[in-house]
This record gives sequence, structure tokens and C-alpha cells, in this order.
Amino acid sequence: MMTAKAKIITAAEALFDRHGFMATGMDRLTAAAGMSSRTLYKHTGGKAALMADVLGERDRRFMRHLDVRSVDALFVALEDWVRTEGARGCLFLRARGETGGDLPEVAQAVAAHKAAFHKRIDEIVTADLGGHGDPALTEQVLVLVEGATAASVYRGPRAVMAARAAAASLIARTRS
Amino acid sequence: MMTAKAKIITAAEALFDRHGFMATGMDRLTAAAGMSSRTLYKHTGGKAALMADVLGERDRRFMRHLDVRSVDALFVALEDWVRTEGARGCLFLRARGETGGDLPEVAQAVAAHKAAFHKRIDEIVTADLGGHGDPALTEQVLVLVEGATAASVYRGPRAVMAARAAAASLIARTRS
DNA sequence: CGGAATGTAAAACGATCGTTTTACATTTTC
DNA sequence: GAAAATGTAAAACGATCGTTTTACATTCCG
Repeated sequence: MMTAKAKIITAAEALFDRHGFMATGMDRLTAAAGMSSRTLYKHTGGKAALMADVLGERDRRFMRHLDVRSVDALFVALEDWVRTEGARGCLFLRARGETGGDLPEVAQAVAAHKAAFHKRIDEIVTADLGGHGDPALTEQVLVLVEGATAASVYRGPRAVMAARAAAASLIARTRS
Repeated sequence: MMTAKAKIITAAEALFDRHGFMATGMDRLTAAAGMSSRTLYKHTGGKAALMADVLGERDRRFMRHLDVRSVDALFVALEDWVRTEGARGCLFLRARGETGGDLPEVAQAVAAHKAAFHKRIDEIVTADLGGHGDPALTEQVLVLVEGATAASVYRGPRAVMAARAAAASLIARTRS
């Protein structure tokens, strides 16, 4: 059984991701969620709050998917994500871009995710280096993950494979 | 002197970039361009066409800015772009994401830019390697440029600096 | 059994969307 | 100097936006 709010968020995430946040109207959401607008509003507190909720759920799913212990495994997980979820760019940066940061609830959800994302990559890099942190390398790996996500929109999975190989080179160079 | 269409495109690019394409209404555009909606429509053929025109002009400016002959110079130029133009992510991918690829004129402008962008990076990498092309390295540099553009939204210019250092490592490794 | 509670379907809200039109003023051109 | 062109200001277009309300059906619970 799926709670009403979960059904809304699942449908909204798919529509926001496929058609954009602003281009997706509430009527389309109610149709996809299979409920009246009255019920939808009883569970969501408006579109801006729903956008933030979608991003929160996306953060949970994405971070769980990237629960790995090596940089190489990170890019393997990312390639799997891109192949199964499709490559339409980072949903958080897209939300931020569509709203110009003018919706506080959205801006905060994006900031929270990106902070957690940076921290996660730092943990992975540190673990991969045997517990020895390297902020510069963390930044480079983060750039590669963002770049693979963005570039795979038009270059396909090969962008993730290229990022994986580049990261392996950078790691090997750091180790030696 | 600035032609009416140039004034429209300049104003539209700034507003689209700052607030998003869909969130920017035509009334805001007419106010920013300093003309009536009647005149604006006489010069533009509607919002979708204007979006495509903005992307076309953006492509000209961006590609001219990235007219360099080495990978290191590429990232120097990108850092300069981010510092002077601001970091709000790739406007082309944002346009594509906001419209879901459903506006043919926009989708085509994005595809044309990304094709030219990939070609340009390939030329730079090839020149940097002394005329010896390396598709895999081209893909890695492209991912680094996209990643620096995306990550600098929340990491700032340090993302571009990290990408620059990573690219230098990859180039050096290829050369040896 | 009876009344909250919760749902749906659908109309309606005012606001805003992209776009066109009306009415009028100004500039350019032959 | 009259006509054609081009501009502005502003109203109006139908459509759609996010949101609320009305009217009614169903289910849950004591």
C-alpha cells in the first residue's frame, strides 16, 4: 500500500523531471497522482512545498544509491543511475535554475542536498585514500560527478565512463 | 546604437538567466527591453522563437570567449566567464530542462550549440596534443568543463580551478 | 444506526500567461 | 506636406495558472 502523499511525490517527481517544474501544472499532477485537487492540496500545502518535498525524497533516493566506499564504485553507481533513471541533468540544480532561488523552500532543499552531496564525496575520497583526506581531490571528483551528470544529457552514458576513467587517473596519481 | 532586436535579446538573456525561462513573463521582458509588447512581437515571433534567438546569441558569445588553443587556456577562459557572467549553470541545458525538449526551436538551438561545443573541445585537445587527436581525452575534458560550470553554481570559482588542475593532470599523463 | 471524516467531480476564484488589437502619437520618406 | 511606416499606451483576447469552494458520495468508527 502506498500513502497518498507518496503517490503524489512519486508522480510529481516524474513529471517535474520529464517536463520541468514550472511547465508542469497542478491539473497534470492531480491526473497523474489519480486524485482530486482537493485531496492533493490537503496533503501538500501548495506547489512550492511539493517541489521541496520532491527534492527531499529525491535526495534520500539518490544518496542511498551512492552509498559506496570507493571512487570507482561511485561512478559505477552513477552510471547505473543514469541508465535506469535517464539522464536529464541534476534535478536540484534544475529546480534552482527554474526558480532563480526565489522560493526559499526550494533553495533550502537544494542547498541541503548539495551540502550532503559534497560531504558524501569527501567521505568516499577519504576512504579510498585509506583515511587520508584530500580536499583538492574531493573537489575534482565532485566536478567529475557533476560533469558526468550534465554531459550525459547529450553525450549519453559514455560521459560517465569518461568521468570514471578520469577519476581513476587522478586517484592513481595521488596515490603514487 | 543598438538595434531593437539586440536590445530585446540582451534583456531577455539576462532575465532568463537570472529567473528562469518559464518564470519570466513577456510583460517583464517588455519592461526590461523598454518597449511596448506590440513592438517586441514585431521583432521576435513569440516567446519560443525568442528563447531560441537568445540561445543563438549566447552560443556566439560563449564560443568566442572560448577561442583558445590549449586546455589550460580553456579553463582560464572558463574561470573568467564564471567570474564576470556569474555561475548559474549552463543556459542551454537549463533551457532544455525547462521545456523537456518539447519546443523544437529550443531543442535544436541546444543541440546545435552542444555539437559545436564538443567539436571545439576536440579541436583544443587535439591542438594541445600537437595535432594528435584523442577522443577519450576530449570526452574527459568536456566532462570537466560541464562539471566546472555546474558545480560553480554552489562551489564557486574553486570548481573551475579544480577542473583546471584535473585537466592538467590528465594531459600530462597522456603526454608521457 | 448515525455522524464525523475523507474522498471525488466540477465549478469558480482572481491572477497571470502569451498574444493581438484598438486608438493615437511620432518619425521617416517621397 | 501628405502618406506610409513605426512607435507607444492600454485594453482585451482566450487560455491556463495555482488554489479554494460547492455539492455530493463513500467509508470509518463508536
